[in-house]
Amino acid sequence: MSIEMDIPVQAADSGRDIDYDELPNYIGYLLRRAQANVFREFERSLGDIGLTPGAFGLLMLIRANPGITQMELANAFGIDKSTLTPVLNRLEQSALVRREQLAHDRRYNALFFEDAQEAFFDRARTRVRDFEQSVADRLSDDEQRELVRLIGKIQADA
Amino acid sequence: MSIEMDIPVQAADSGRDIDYDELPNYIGYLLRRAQANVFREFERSLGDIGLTPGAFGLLMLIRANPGITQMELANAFGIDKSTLTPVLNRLEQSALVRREQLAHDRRYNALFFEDAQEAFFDRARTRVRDFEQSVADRLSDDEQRELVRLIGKIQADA
DNA sequence: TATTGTTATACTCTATAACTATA
DNA sequence: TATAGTTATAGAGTATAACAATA
Repeated sequence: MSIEMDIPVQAADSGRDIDYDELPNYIGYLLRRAQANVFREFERSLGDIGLTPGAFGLLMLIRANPGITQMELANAFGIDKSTLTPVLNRLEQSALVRREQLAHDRRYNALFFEDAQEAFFDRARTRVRDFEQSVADRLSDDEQRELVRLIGKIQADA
Repeated sequence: MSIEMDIPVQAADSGRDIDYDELPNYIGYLLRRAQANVFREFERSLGDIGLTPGAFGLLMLIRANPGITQMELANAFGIDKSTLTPVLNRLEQSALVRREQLAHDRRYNALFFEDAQEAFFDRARTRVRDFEQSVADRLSDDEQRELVRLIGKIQADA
């Protein structure tokens, strides 16, 4: 089982033939390379909107779930609550999101997407969709569904 | 198109139904989640050998390509030369790898796996293989091949 | 006591730019 | 001038542990 490796970017290769040993068969290695490449592309084509892939995803979740708390959001996104705090600080500073302490239990922050940013969000989402489309276009519809299914299947159950 | 999300680990969910909007359709999001999960599992089951997934991969490449230079290795692994330096420092401190300045062009470091560590490497590789197998076992052989093919296909050409 | 969220801290991974040495 | 490798620096992303506020 062998795959085509993508071409390095740093410098012209001197032409040495690299022996990749078992590495190309390792799922972890494949995922790291694929994720790094896709994120690099995302930043190259969307860097000017000022949102990282993670920040955009969080923003989308907050917008789709008005009043979601920080713990709920962290759990839904698969990160620790302490990882979430600084990202929310940035989103709040950019006036994209606001925190509202719940009156009936003031331990909780309810999170809201700022309606005034709807136009901005819409532009950003269009750009993200275009980007995703450009990636998805490398696969047929069937292949896209299959990839999503297979990636879902390798996730550990716990 | 919908997928099963994996269960959050942090705390029992209060049961709120999260609206994931378009997120589960985004390849970038899927790859991040999958990679984070697989790496977490790697560290949980292999943390005691003292090698991160990246460090193990580099070690495997050095061992398979005795005398490879740092630029060649960085290119082959898809990282910058400046990212490579500290990892090599750690591998050298652990006596797993040594640098040898080339006599005929002293700008280059040739990298060598330390033969004395063959037993250690063998144990580590067995553990990694077992781990990879446990992940791969979630898919049939056909599915494994298909996943590798599809991930390869979505990599940008440059 | 238990939970939410913040803070302090640390570590990995990543890169760019400036630097050293070598050619 | 150009290249290999190191260093300085920065930033994202991640986590654990301790903490304050609240319940």
